[in-house]
Amino acid sequence: MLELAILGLLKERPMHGYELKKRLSYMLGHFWTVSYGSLYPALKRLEKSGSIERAYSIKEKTRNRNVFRITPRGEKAFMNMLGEEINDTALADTEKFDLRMAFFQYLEPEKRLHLLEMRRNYLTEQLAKFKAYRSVNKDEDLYRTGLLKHKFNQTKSDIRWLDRLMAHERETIRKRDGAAGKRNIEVETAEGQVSAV
Amino acid sequence: MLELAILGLLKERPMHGYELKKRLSYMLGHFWTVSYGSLYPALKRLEKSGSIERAYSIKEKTRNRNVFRITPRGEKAFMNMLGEEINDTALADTEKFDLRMAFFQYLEPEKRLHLLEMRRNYLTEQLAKFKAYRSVNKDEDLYRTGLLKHKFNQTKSDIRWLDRLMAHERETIRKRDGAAGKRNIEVETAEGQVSAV
DNA sequence: GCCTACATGTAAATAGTTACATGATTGA
DNA sequence: TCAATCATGTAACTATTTACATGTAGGC
Repeated sequence: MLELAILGLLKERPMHGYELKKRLSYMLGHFWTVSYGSLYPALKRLEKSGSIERAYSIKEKTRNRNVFRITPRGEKAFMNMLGEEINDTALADTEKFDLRMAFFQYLEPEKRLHLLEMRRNYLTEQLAKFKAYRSVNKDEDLYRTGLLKHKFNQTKSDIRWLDRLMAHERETIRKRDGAAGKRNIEVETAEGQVSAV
Repeated sequence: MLELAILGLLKERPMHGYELKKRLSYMLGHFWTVSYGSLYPALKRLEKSGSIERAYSIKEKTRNRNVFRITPRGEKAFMNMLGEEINDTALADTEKFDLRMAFFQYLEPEKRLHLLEMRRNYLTEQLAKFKAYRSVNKDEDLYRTGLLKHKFNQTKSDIRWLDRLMAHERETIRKRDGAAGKRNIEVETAEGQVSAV
């Protein structure tokens, strides 16, 4: 989880540990934070595995910084983690899923759509379970009931949001394929039989 | 966290591990789940520390169950954990806070109000930080922006919900004190000077 | 008779946090 | 000059999951 976040941020530009921590807090802090005690060892691990490397190039090292940049190996590792076939835990864990979403720009529309659908299904199942539980168990304490109701509504809001995102992905795919089809026809008209791109 | 949940559930009635796990999943599963690998060792710890004890009384043990009940010592431990002076992590960690709320019935209105206020302040601060960040950093990726916006709105919805709960607690306190005041006056009229309850 | 759900547990791994330790740089 | 923030790191601890291991009871 942490390594995915680090690689994703270093993909944008080289940074040192302290800067990474700040950016993680500001950017993702609304759903996830890290401590130095976990950040620095992670950087060490990533360097050891060759996913990142030191980059002092830009007259750095005046201040006692260790600036890191992502390597081609790291780019691959990042894409693997990001596109990885998703399991139950990754779907159930909101923070994990959100972190993935924070780097959605790096995935193809199909992959994004697939992940969004999986998450939507998971949340819908949760709602169904909740409803089933509620219909059996009516005598629950008021605070607990209120809490679950609030969670229930937030989950419904999550699903509506996912629906909007999914519609957007479908539109992206439709447009792209429409344009490709059109291009093909034009090419065909001009040069005869040409296989699709 | 887990121990608080176990004690809170056993306060209602004795249960065995398997049953606890099911109830935890159904009741709190929408924001928190546990595995057996963490549940059973926790039960062992709680038994060892004298917070829970085996209760085979009701012709159990036909099936291979270990039914536990909470002890007076456990009740105390539970109340300590629940009412404990809250630190930053407990405020920031939504799951932790939600778990506390699931057992709000066992706290006095003042304590509930205090916890709700602390949480409200924390969330409000988060929103302010987010706004500050947004105003500086405009060039962010679309998916990330969308994600943070959604989180932002959910946090606002959380705050509105907390406000409703706080109003309810204030009303509870007002009613109670009003009634107490009235009672005192009546007592005074009938029997002369009597100190407040 | 066999499959599903019931029921308990352990060992190893995972993914962190907390507390500590140290020192440099900058601005008021 | 002194406080705040920048900057890096380690050791010990915490809380948990995953994978494994084992066996029982009830229903079809």
